[in-house]
Amino acid sequence: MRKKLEALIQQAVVSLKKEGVIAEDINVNIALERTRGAQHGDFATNLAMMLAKSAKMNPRQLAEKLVAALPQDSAVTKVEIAGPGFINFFMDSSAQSDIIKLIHEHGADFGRSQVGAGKKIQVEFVSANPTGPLHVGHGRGAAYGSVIADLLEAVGFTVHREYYVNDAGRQMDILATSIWLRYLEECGEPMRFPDNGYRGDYVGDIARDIFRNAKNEYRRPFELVVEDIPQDEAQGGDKEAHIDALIARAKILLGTAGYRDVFQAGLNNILDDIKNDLLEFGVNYQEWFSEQQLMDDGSVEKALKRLQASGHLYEKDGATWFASSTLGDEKDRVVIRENGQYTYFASDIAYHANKLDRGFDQILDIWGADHHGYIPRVKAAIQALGADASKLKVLLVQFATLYRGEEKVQMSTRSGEFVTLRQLRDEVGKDAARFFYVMRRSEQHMDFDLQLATSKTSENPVYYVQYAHARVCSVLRHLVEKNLPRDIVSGMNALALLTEEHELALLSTLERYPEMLERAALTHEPHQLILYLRELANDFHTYYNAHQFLVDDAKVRDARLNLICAVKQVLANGLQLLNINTPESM
RNA sequence: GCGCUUGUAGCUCAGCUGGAUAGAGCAUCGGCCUUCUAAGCCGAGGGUCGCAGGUUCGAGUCCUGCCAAGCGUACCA
Repeated sequence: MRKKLEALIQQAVVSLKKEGVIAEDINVNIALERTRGAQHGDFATNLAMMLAKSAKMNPRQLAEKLVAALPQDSAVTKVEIAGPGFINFFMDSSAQSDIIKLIHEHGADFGRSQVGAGKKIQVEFVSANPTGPLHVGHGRGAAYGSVIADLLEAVGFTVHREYYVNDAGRQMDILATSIWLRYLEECGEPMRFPDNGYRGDYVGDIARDIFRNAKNEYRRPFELVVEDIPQDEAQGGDKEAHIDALIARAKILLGTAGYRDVFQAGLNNILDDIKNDLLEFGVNYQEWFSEQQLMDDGSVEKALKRLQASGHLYEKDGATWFASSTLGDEKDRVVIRENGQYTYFASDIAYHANKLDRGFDQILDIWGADHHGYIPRVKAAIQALGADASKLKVLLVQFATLYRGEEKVQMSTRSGEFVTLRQLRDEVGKDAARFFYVMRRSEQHMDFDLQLATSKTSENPVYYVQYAHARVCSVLRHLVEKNLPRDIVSGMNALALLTEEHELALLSTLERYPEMLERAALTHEPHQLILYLRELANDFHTYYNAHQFLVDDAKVRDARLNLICAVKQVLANGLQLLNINTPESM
């Protein structure tokens, strides 16, 4: 209906251009918006005000000319000029009720479109280091990313969901060493745990696992472990130097194979846990991409060679630098350290080179907002690799500040004091957790009150939407119980009987679904979908309270049933995109 | 210091490419269950849209300055 109206206005503009009222060369961008209140009709455009200046007319005069030039159409019942020069359109309600037929026809596909035209888009999200279980901060990125991906797919993009596994690097070594030390403890070795080690219970769990399978195979005397090792922080030394020395010692004492065993046990265990966690949270991936793989197959080296060849690398102070400052970054960045090791950024360059090589039309990275300073250098890398910086879009998800009632919850992965995603799911359930996370704009700082979210009973807004769906199902059950017949076709022929205010409001909300979906997807704003569903549910609940559906008049009854079934369908379609259940009863 | 993000009702947040009287939930107060589930509905109160300028027919929205909060500013990941 919107598109139809836009076309009509376009025709009016063209004819005014021919008459010379509007200059030929003016680019007319028709802004047609839905009105907020019924007194302004169904649609309104500010076109006359936009063009008034260039046409050298006052807006109301121009509006009159536009209206006069507008072709007749049966769907438009009235056109009004209002306020400073708005043109308001009143649409025929029988034309509006056609949306019910459309929804019935398309079913689960209603709202889906092809604006993405099959373009390949990669969405990388969560990508938390496999050094421990996911916590509630990762949950927001997981929910947000998976809904973005599903939305993009719904509007016609070919979506590749990916998790970048940081299975190389120092943090993983710290984890492996932490596990080994806990293992020594399990063996009965007297042991001092480093200040900078991973302290979570899961570290001990993995250590016990290893001990159960391998017994004392990896046991070494603790005196040898700490022999000539620099002092830890609590002992008056430097914790970083201490842990690095422990890592080096672990590699020596265990040998390459032994160290790899412990390392792999930790990685596999935690990665399996993360995969399982996300699966249960309704998050699916097409690919788990290993950083170590990039190291092993020479991709990092190759990527740096490409930068070298295009003249973006230089040596200074014994390190190799990427001249990112020539491409918009604040300063240049080290890619190979003085000690010959690649920086994290080096493998990230390789990773993005790999993404580019795979031929995605668009690359979407979803990061925690604390990484925002990283964007310019990655964009610089993209350009240095010969691609357009706009190929990459980075979406930031603000970290949620956790509260338990009034009290702020402090979190630190290292100390092991954090609320895990799994704990949250156990407490509030998948549906409420997903709904809560996606409800807010992602770049908005969010106060996440666990007490509120875990209160199963009341104000979880997800129930409100689900309840609307369940209520429709309940009405349909009653229909059967009362042995009332239902004739869908007859109902479709009687849609003109839907003239109540609440019914018209529902029709207009239903009609908005496809354009809302498109916008939510293209602007990467899943909260728009949530807002919409709450509105639709509200319209329905209001209608439910005001009118009986199972009335004696069969035609009215069938028409109303078709309407509420359309509501049920759209609620289901929306909830499905959010990967939230659609209960038939509550 | 510089950069990014944010500042809207008591609280948590919406506000579509600048548009008509700034909205919702929660909380508070007052109504509605012999009718298809009251996890619902109806109503009331509550706002200098951080502050000050500017742009224009028109600014919560755009520009500038200031204030405040969070994050970032590594040869860590």
